[in-house]
Parts: sequence; C-alpha cells; structure tokens
Amino acid sequence: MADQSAAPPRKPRADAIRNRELVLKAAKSVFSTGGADASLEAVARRAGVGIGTLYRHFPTREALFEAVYRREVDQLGELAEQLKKEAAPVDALRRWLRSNVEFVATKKGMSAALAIVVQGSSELSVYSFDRLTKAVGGLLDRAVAAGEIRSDISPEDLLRALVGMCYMHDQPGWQKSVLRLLDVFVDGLRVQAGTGGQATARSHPRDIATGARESPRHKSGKVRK
Amino acid sequence: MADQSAAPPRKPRADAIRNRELVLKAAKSVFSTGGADASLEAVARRAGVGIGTLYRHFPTREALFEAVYRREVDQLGELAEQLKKEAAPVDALRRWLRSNVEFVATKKGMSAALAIVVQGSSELSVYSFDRLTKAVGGLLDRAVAAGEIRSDISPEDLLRALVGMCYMHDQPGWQKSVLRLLDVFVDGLRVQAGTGGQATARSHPRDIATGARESPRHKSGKVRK
DNA sequence: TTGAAAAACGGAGTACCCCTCCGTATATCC
DNA sequence: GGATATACGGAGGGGTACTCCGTTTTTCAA
Repeated sequence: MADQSAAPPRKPRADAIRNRELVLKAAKSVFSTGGADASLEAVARRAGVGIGTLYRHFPTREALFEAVYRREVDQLGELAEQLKKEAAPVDALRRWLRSNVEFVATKKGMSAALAIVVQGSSELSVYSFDRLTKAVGGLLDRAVAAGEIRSDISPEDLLRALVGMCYMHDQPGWQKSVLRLLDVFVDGLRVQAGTGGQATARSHPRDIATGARESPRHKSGKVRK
Repeated sequence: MADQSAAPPRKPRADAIRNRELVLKAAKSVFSTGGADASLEAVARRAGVGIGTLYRHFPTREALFEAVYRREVDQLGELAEQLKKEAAPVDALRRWLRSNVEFVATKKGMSAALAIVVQGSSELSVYSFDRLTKAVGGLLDRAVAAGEIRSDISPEDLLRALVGMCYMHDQPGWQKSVLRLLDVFVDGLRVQAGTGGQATARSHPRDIATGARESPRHKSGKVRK
C-alpha cells in the first residue's frame, strides 16, 4: 500500500538493509545513554559506517529519531485502543497519560523523541504525530461524549501539555512530580458540577472552542533554524 | 551584603564594568531575535569585545542567560507580591501564571531562560529559582490556607509545569493553547467539593509535602555533556 | 607624577559537530 | 560475466564552544 509509482523492479541492496539496521541499533544505544542531542557522528562511528551512509538513510536527526522510536509510538497507540475497551472514559485517559510518563522514564531519549514528534513539522514526523493525536483524541472524545470532560481542549493541546511536563525529566523527583501534575490536570479536565465559587478568571468563557478545535495537520513551512 | 571576604581593596576596573554592560546588552538583543541557542560568538561580535572577554564575565551560557533575564525574573516576583494584595487567592494564582505566558510571548528567549532556571543547577540560577519558587509558593500557600486549593502540589511542581507548557512556544497557536491548558490546570488545583466520582487515581494522598517540600539547591556536579 | 603589578583584553588555537559532495566499491540483473 | 544502478565512506567547508596566553590598560602607592 506504499510502493507503487511505476515499480522499478530493483531489490534494495543487501548492504543497504544491513547498514540501515546497524545505524538504527547504534542510534538507539547512543541516544539512550547520551541523551537527545548526541552526536550523529558518534552514532555512525558506533554503527561502523561512514557518516555519509547515516545521512543517506536518515537525512535529518528527526528522521532518525522517528525511526528509532516508531515502535514505542505504535505501542502507545495500541495501548490507547486497549484502554478504550477496558476502562471507564476518564480513567482510561488518565492511565494512558500515566503510561506515557513511564515510557519516558524507561527509555531515555523518548522524551526528546516525543518533543520532536510534537514540535517538528518534518514530513516524517507526521505519522507519529497523527498516531498519538488519534490515540489521545479517541480517549478524549469518548470522555467528552460521556459528558465527563470539558470539550474545549484538543488532543493536540493535551499531547503538548504531556510532552511539556515530561520536558523536565532528569530532575531528581520528576516522575512523581509529573504524575501528580497529571492528576491535577485530569481533575481540571473533568466537567465541574458547580464551580461557580468566586468565578475567578472566567473571563475567557470559551473564546476558542468554536467547534473547530484548531486545525489538525497545519503543515506550514520548515522550522529549521 | 555581598562583598566581604577580607576585602582586597581594589576597585573593579572601569573597562571591565563597561564591557560587562556591553555584553549584556548585546546578549539581550541577540537572544531576543536569534532564540535560545544563538551563537555566543555572535554576542561577543555584536558587543564589540573578544570572545575571551565574554567568557571571562560569563563562564557559561547559563550564567549569561541568568544575567540577562534576572530583571524579568524580578519583575515576576514583584508581580506576585502585588497580586497577593490585589486579588483573591485562586484568581491571583491564575493571573500570575498567565502573566508568565505573556512574558514568554513577549521576550523570545525568556522561555529558554526559564527552562534553564528550572533545570540548571548552576550556582547562578539558584537565585532565580528561589525567587520564582517563592513567588509562586506565596500565592499557592495563600490559596491553600484559604482552603481553595489542594495542598499536595509544591511550588516547584507548579513552576515546572508552567515552564514545560511554555516549552512549546513557537508552535502556531501556542499561546492560546497554553492559556487554555493553564485554566484546566488551575481548575484541577481547586479543592473539589465531592469529586468522589470514580476516585480515579487518588493513590498519592500527600506522599510528598511532608513539610520539607523537596530540597532546593540540590547542587551536584556539572551537567555538561 | 610615575611606574610596577594586578586585572582585563582579545583572538588564535583546539576540538568538536553538522552536513554535502563525489570518487570508489559492490550488489543486481541480464 | 559484465554493465550499471546503488550504496559506501570520508574528506572538506562552514560552524560553534571553550581555553590559553601574550599584550594592553587601569589602579594605586610612593
């Protein structure tokens, strides 16, 4: 469902496949230990290939990230499906968010990957962004439909909040902190019975949320500096 | 209140003072337009001083950031004081958070500065971290004392959530998005009358907040990669 | 006023890193 | 067993971070 375009019938070369795999493996390892902005030359070095080879397979840092963490992203997508079946709407949402935190905690570099997925607009990261947006969107819609959650927050908003909170990973107590924050956040999402309290800053009743929910897939030009 | 230490009685040299100021001014301008990771050599160039001079005055990028944005940080601190007098607890908190977003929106580079303040453990950033922590802590405590806000969230938590959310500045609609998210968050902070709902994840009643409120100033070694 | 010494200056130098380009090597397929 | 499409690798151009040290400037005491 992806390779048409007049099918030039040449098998991909064996060494190309092999090297691609080597680079992926090296990248996984290097990113895990060295963090998000490790040197790509280090990756090539570790993979035992030339820097040119690395760049041919993955033209940008994002592309490499994407490839390395696509498996993880897929898992998160599947988890969302599963939770949709197994848990009550709000609970499912909460658990999915929490699972994200665990992912980030486990795989160092995952945080940066998520950040790139959410921030970058590189052609390649669209897939992951879609996948995650849909995952959280599904959970969100269900909870909204059940009347348990306010309707003016988009999946993108939520995703970015999540990624933002995980941004501070590598702080001493970050994980607990983020879990706490997520709970607060989910509580805030719940439709409030009579929060009329003292109205606080209800000066922005729903200035957005004009049904349009932002434009998904806004595309636009490069972001490269 | 700061210069004791056996006072070796040598006035600081005039050119040193002048150059420090030049570098600061240049940095402000360069960071504003060029973003967080602009070249320090560009800063030196614009200041009309050698790169060595820049490094002597500000040994690290963080140090320079700190110095550039200290004024802003102070302003935020004062704003908190003011709001404490002028507004109701929860409202004050909300407004302070919103002001932060505006700051980031106005000064490009402020976001990165905040991130460094929150993340970095460099000696210099301690001041700012303290200042902001106390600012938000004051607002928070007041709201907690008034019984309007849950008590298991520390100022540090809040600060980091804020910075995290601003992390995605430079996205198309980020500002509105973050303001929305902040509202959700503040709503979540409010003491809920009878959220007994399905209990969801109330499994961390106040595991922290044991009065100690984490340890500020954790120091530890370099963070340089 | 003067001149020695402390303090600051500035930029060349080292060590990385990103990314491109292209001559060389190798797998495919007829 | 070639011909040729593909892939390889690394030199090279252009940057940046940060250090080191010979030179210049300022201070201050005599």
